[in-house]
Amino acid sequence: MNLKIYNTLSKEKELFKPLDQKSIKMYVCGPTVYNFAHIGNARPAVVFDMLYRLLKNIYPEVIYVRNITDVDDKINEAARKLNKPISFITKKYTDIYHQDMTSLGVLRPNHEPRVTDNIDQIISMIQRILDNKKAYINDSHVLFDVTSFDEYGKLSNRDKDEMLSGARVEVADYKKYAGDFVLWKPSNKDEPGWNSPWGYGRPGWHIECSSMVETYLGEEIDIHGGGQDLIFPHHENEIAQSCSAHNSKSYARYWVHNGYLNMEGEKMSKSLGNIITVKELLEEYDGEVIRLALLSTHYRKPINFGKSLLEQSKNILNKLYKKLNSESDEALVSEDILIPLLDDLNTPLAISNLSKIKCSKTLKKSANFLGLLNRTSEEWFALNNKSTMSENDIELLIKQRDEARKLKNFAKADEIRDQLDNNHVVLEDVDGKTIWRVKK
RNA sequence: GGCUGAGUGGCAGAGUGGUUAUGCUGCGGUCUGCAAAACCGUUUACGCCGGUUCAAUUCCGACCUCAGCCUCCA
Repeated sequence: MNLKIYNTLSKEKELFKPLDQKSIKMYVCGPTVYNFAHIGNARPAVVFDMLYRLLKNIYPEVIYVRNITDVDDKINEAARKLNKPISFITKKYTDIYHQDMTSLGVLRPNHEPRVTDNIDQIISMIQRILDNKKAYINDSHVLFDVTSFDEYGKLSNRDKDEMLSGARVEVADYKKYAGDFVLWKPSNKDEPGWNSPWGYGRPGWHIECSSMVETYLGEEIDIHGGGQDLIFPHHENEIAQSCSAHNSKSYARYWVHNGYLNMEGEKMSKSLGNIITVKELLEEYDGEVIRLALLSTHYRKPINFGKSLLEQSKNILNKLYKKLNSESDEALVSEDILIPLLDDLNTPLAISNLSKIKCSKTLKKSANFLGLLNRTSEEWFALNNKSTMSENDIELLIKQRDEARKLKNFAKADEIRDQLDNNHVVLEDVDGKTIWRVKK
């Protein structure tokens, strides 16, 4: 099986050739845990979960690392407001993140390193960059010297000088060159920090990913993923740091980036007040509905998220669940699912092909591969039971209706149907028997 | 201003140099006491303008619109 994947580095769809056929190394930028995950945070998690599942299906081993950023100025601010240590914030939101992702059918990566557990490795890497004369110390900061790295701008297709002409932000005076970025910055006594050769301080934004890739995967990896917004500066800087620390040319062979998520056609932002958290969505929609919604657009395209997409996704799942009648998992994933996925993760095509599958077993197995149809049909339709009636009451009314029907008292029968319908119970008369289902 | 990406029928969304995507919704039909489910049907779409071509939604060029990035946002 050949996987083709779009590589941001070459701007082309490429045949995926692993460094080692036996063990694939993938790293994805994870969350900064200072708040509830919003639906935009969920997109990369779901997209790369899909890639992880696919790779696991092809290769004997996949080592998937997704970091947790638990040192950050936004975390500091949140902790300060509550007058609690940062660990209070980060622990809480890490747990919530895990719960949310589990609800979306996202598998846990093999490693989820935290920045605070890897400070020594980060300091070591910064020291090596300094030793290689690719960084400098100024005003208690350690800064990466962008002019020392010829390849800078290759990933994001930017020219160093052009970038600066468009810069809108004032350049900090401790920078030799406006494009230089911080590897280590000083902390005040009341701020979180660690002792280092350059004084009490904390890591800059980009270095933690470089360090964790090195620690958990090695100097060169197969796939590095994240949102398109990370291409610049985050991933560009990661490449510069890692290659400078290792004196190497290659860091990640395939750069994979997911597109943006808009809410009802608008950018999701605090100022517009249209940020929706995963937790809020889960109160109204099942995790599978949200997962299907996220996978219904190709991962590189912008996704227009909103109520109509969710409702449509729910309808699709309802129809698919109605087709499920087998409990057995003894089937293979359909080629109609695998082939689109192998072509740059074409999940929309794979999803629409689900409806072509006639065999219930194959449908279940194939949908499970996409992280969908994880329940039985009965479980699915019993979920979110909005009915206030007990099963006994429902059965009793059905019995009364059947008697009325036998007597051709259809007015009475329809009255009972309406009564049940008002309580979200739908009746179906099949083969002389009446079955009921909760309306979804 | 620079860079990147996107623009397909009511909606979502594949794909293709000439032949049906598919799904969801709506509508019509078969079925049904009525429904539901299931099945069948549903006027045919590719931002605009040129060019290449026997033929372009698909290739090339310009343009328009939208979104994003341009130093710490997935």
